[in-house]
Amino acid sequence: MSAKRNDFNHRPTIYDVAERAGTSYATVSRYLNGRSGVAASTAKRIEQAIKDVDYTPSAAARSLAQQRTHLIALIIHARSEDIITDPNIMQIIASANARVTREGWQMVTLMSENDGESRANIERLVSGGFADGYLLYTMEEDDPLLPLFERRSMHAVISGTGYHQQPPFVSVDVDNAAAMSELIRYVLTGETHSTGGDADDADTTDTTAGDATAALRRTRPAYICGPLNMPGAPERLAAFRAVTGELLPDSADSLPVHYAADWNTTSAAAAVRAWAEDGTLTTRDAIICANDTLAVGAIEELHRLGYDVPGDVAVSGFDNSSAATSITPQLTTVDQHMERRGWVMAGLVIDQIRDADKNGDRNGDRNASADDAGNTDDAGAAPSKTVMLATDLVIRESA
Amino acid sequence: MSAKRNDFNHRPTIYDVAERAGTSYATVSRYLNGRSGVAASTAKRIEQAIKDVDYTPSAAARSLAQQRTHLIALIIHARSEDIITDPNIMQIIASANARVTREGWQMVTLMSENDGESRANIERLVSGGFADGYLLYTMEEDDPLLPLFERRSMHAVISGTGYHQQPPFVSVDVDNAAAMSELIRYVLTGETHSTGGDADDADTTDTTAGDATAALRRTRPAYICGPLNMPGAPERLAAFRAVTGELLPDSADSLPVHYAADWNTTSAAAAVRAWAEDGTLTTRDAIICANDTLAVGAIEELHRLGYDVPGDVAVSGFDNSSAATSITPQLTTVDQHMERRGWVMAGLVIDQIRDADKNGDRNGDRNASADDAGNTDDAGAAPSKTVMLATDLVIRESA
DNA sequence: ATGAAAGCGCTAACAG
DNA sequence: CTGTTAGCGCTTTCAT
Repeated sequence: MSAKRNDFNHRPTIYDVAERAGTSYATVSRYLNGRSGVAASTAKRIEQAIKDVDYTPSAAARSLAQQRTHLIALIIHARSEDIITDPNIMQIIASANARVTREGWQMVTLMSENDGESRANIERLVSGGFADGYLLYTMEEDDPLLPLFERRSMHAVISGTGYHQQPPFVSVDVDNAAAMSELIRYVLTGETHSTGGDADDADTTDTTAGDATAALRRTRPAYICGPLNMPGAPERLAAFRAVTGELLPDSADSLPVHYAADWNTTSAAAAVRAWAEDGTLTTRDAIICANDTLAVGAIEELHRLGYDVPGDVAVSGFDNSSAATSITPQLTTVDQHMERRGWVMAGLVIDQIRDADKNGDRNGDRNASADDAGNTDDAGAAPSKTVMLATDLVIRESA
Repeated sequence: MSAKRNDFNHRPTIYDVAERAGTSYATVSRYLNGRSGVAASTAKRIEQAIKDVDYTPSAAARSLAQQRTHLIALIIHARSEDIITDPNIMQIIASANARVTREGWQMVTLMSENDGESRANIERLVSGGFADGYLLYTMEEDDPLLPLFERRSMHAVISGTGYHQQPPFVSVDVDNAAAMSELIRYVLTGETHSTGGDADDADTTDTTAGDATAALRRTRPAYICGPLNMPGAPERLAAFRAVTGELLPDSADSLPVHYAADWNTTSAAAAVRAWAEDGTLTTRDAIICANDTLAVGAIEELHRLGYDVPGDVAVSGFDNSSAATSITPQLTTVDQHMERRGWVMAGLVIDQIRDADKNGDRNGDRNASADDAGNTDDAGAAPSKTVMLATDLVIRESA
C-alpha cells in the first residue's frame, strides 16, 4: 500500500495516487478504468489524489498489461518527393484522423521514404505490436508490410496500388478506369450523363457512353501518363486505350502517349514541347493528363508556346486538387474525394477491431461489416473485401 | 527456462526464443540489445531461434522496462482546414522525419484539430510518456502542451507563433519581420542587397535598406494580412507598418490593410474587389500579401477585373510554395525554407535527449548544443534558446 | 467495496 | 559467459 517507488524526481505512478488516497492501487486502477465497485467516497478521494500528484497513467505499462495500445497507425510509404508533392496525402491523413478520433482512438502517422532503414524500423514497430490497427497507403506493388500483417493476423486496411487483388486484405480505392473513361468521353464527345460541374455534388458517376458515332469535339487525344507504379496510373492509362479504341478505332494505335517518370509539372511540359514541335497543335487536339499537376505543367507550357486553352487545345486533369482551380483556365478533372478515403479506411479498421473484440478474437477476422463510400454511418452492410469510392466528373474550363 | 506462456495463438515472446535456443531469456535479451557477453555459438542458436519462431520484441514491454520509447513525436496543432491547406506542414513532417530516422529514432506524427477531445487525447498520451521527445508545431498562442512539457521536464522543441518569448523552451522560427521588410523594400524601391532571384541560393538575407529618399517604384502599398493568431502573421504585418512608416512617412497611416480571416484565396479576392471598387488601381499600387495563397487569390481577382500583374499592379507573396511558380506571373516572394525547419527541430530534440542521457538526467537539461540553421552537422555551437532560420528573397515576375 | 497477488514481456543488476 | 532475480507501471482475477 505504501508507495513502492518514491525515488527522487520520478513521474507519479498509480502507487503514489493510491498512497495519497489511502487505498490500494487496485482500487485506483478500477476507478481509472471506470470499473464498477468503487465507493463514491473513495472515488472522490482518488480523484483528488490524482490531481494532487498530477498523475497520468503510463502509456507503455497500460499497453503491456491490457495488450492494447488504443492507437491506430496510418503508414505512408512513398518517396519523399512524392510525399511533399502529393496533395492527396494530407487529405487522407486529416480525414483518417478525424474518424479515428471520433471513434475514440488515437491516430499516429508513420512516414517512410523508400530507404531501407526507415522501412525496417517501421516493420519492427508494427511487428512489435505498436498499434491496434493499421492503415496503409502505399505506392508499392509488393509492400513488405503486407506479409507481416498477414502472418500476425493484424487488423489492417490498405489503399494504393491495386490491392483489391490481394485476397486477405480489406482495401479502399476508387474506380480509376471508370472515372477516367467518363472524363475522356466527355472531353472527346462533350457528353456526360452525370451532373458534373460542381465538385460539391455527391452523385455517383455514371459511365454510360454517348453514341460512339457522334461527331467528336476532339479527334486527336494525347495522353500524359504518370509513373506506372503509382496508384491508379496503369488503370487510367488503360482507360485511355479503351475509350480511344472505341471512339477512334482507326487512329487509336498511333495516338501520342508520354510516359512521365514523375508527377512534376516539368515532365508534362517536356511532353508538350515535343508534341508542339512535331507539328502544330490544333483544335483537334486534347491532352489528357493522368493528374492535375501534369495538367498544370501542360497548360503552362502551352501558354508559353502561345497556345490558348481550351481555345486551341483542350487539357484535362485528374484529382481535383487545389491546383485545379488556381490555374487559368480552371481544370476539367475528376474528383476522387480523397477526403473520404481516410475516413472510410479508418472506419473499416475500427470495425475489424470491434468485431474481433466481440468475438473474443485477439487476432482479426477481417470479414467485418463495411460501410459504403458515401455512407458515413456504419449500417451493417454486407461483408466486403474492397470498397470502391465514388468519383465525380468536374467540368470546368480547360476541356 | 521453459516457456512460461505457450497459450495458444499468441505472438511469440522472448521466452519462446529462449526455449528454442536452449538458453535463458536473459541471454536472449543480451543478444537483442547487443550487449557483450554472449558466446558466438549461443548467438548463432538464438539468431536461428528468432527466425524460427518469427520473433519481434514487444514495443510496449521494451518501453516499460527501459523507460524509453525510441519515438520522437511531431505534434501538429491547427484547424483541419489549415492542415490541408498549409503547404508547409508536409515539408516539416518530411524533413523532421528524415532527420529523426537518420539519427536512429522513429518519428510519429500526431495531428489535432482544435476540438477538445482530440486535444485531451494527445495530452494524455504525452503525459503518459508516449515518446522520448516532442516537436510541436502549433498555431496557438498558449498551447496547453507547453505547461505540460514544462511540468514534466520533457524534451521538446517548439515552432509556430512567437514562442521565442517563452523562456524555458527551445524554439525554431524564421525572422518574419526581417524577411518581410526586405521583401517590401524590394517591391517599393526595386533595391536589394541579397542575391535574390533564385530560390536555390542559400545566402543569408541582408536587410540593409536602400536610400529611403530614392524615388519609389510603387507609392501606394496595400497589405493583405493573414489570421493574426497564425505563425508569423503579426510580425509580417508589423514589418509592413515599419517599412511603410519609414519609406512613406506621410501616407503610411492611411494605407489600406485587409485583415483576412483565413489564408484562402477567396479572402484575398474579396479584399482586391473592395479596393478596385474604391478607385482604380494604378501602377502606383502594390499589394503585399501575407502569404502565397493570398497572393494567388489577389492575382486571380485582378485578372478577373482586367488588371495586368505586374504591369498595372504589383503583388507579392510569402512562403515560396509550389503555388508561387504555378501561377502566371510567377510570384515574387520569400522562401522560408520549411524543408529545413523540421530537420533542425528534430536535430535539437535529439541533442537534448542525448545530452540528458550523457549527464544521467532522465529529465532534460535544455541547454544542449544547437546546430545553426544552414549547418547540417552538429558542430558544438553555443547554447541557444531559439534558433532563427535564414530566409531568402525570391524575385520573380509579380513584383 | 476493496486488498492481495499474479502476470503482461522485457531489461538490468547480481551472482556464479 | 550465463542463469537468477527483481523490477518497469498497470490490469485483472480471486478472495475477503
